[in-house]
Amino acid sequence: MARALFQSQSGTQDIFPSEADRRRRLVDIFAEEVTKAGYGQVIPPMFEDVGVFQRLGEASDVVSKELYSFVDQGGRNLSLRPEFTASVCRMFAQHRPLVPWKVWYTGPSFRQERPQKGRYRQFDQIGAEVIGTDDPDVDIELIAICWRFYQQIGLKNVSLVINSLGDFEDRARYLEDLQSYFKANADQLSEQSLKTSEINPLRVLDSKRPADADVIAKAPVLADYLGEPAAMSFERVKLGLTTLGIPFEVAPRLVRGLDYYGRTIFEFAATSLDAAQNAVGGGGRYDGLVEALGGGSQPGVGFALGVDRILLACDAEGVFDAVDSGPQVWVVTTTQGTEALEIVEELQTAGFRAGRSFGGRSMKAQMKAANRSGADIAVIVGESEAESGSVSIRQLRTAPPSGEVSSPSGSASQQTVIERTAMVEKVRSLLS
RNA sequence: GUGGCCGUAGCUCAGUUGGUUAGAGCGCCAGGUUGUGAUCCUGGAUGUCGGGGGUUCGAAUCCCCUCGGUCACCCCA
Repeated sequence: MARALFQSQSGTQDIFPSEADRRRRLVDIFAEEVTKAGYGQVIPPMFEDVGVFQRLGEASDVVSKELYSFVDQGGRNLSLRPEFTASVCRMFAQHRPLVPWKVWYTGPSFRQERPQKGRYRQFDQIGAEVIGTDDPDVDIELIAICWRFYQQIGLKNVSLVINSLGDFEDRARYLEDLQSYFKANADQLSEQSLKTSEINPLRVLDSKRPADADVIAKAPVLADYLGEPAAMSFERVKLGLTTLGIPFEVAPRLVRGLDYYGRTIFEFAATSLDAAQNAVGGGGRYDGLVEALGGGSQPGVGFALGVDRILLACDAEGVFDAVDSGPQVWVVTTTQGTEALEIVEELQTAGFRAGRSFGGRSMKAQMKAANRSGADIAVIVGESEAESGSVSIRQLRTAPPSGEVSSPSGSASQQTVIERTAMVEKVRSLLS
């Protein structure tokens, strides 16, 4: 056998039919939820001017080292999107739709980092954004959509944590104190965190290094710096979640990777997955991003859920299994005529999933294929059926009686000969 | 991006201190049944041992590089 000349690129996946079906169902369920909530789908391009994504914050790893950038033949500096939010905001700034603009999306995003299970260089996300209102009820609505979606697919072990990053001025005051705190305790910080503290002190807070744990635990808390508007907004979010019966935990040290967030942020973790890659969704408010892209002063809020990780979590919980979408009927013919073409067409037109073999294989080989296909019924046309205008209908789900002799008589309990014109009705009744 | 572990047939894996032509189970194909799927029996095809280079009389086995996977970190979905 020949050897494959190429293989898929690191961190990309080849997805086969049953898994692809499952993904499509997942997206369908999500689409249903967001549509009920009045969100319209948008399909932005997969690449943008690199500047669109640089607005996410030069200090974030997503921008500084994980961007898939390239120069096209026209000399344009482009990047594959690392997420959708920036593209959606660019889209808003360019077209200025009426606010509040409520949209959802699905598709692949790209990040150049070392792959491992649940973390890929090309990965699928589903998400939603609302641009044009700072009403915290929208934050609640978005979280509720996520929550309902997880429930719809049967995921149980999902925990929600929330925090408020405050408004820009709040955060500026906090960052100043935090930075000087880290500076004062530099000797107790890991080298890496010390470096991070100079670029973006917020992110030191979610360092997983044990060495940092103590310093982080005693660090000033953002909640103490919230101004009146941010604090009220956050209170409203907590009230709303409680009202809707959505369990949550306030995590004072929760921060998010991208620099644009402010006020409410939230994260969903699948507790049945290993901690390193257990984030199955997250989002929050970004009140400066649209403006940074020239869209005017418009607040925004949104979330993204990771399709790959949600499916991994489903596997861990044994929920949302792949469903069988194989053929219901298999057509077997040994004539050299056009019966297979006609019968398959007739069955498919009548709404059945119908398959057949190709290549003029023996009846035995075709019956094996029928069995393997998972079909419930085989429709058989040999010479005698072809001459008499009939078909043999054979039920496949039961084992054939031992010693059954091949015979066109149809005497066996699970095989009968009927007029071809009665085939569709017979198949329908057998399948119901 | 940094570090650890791993890579033998379509799949799961065996292969002794380097030693003839690299194996098993499952799966696949064909026949036993020239018109019939489970099971059973018989036979068959797989592979540059991830790729490249080196050491050696001789490499799946040892060394280097590289590609891919996986785990941890960084970070995130």
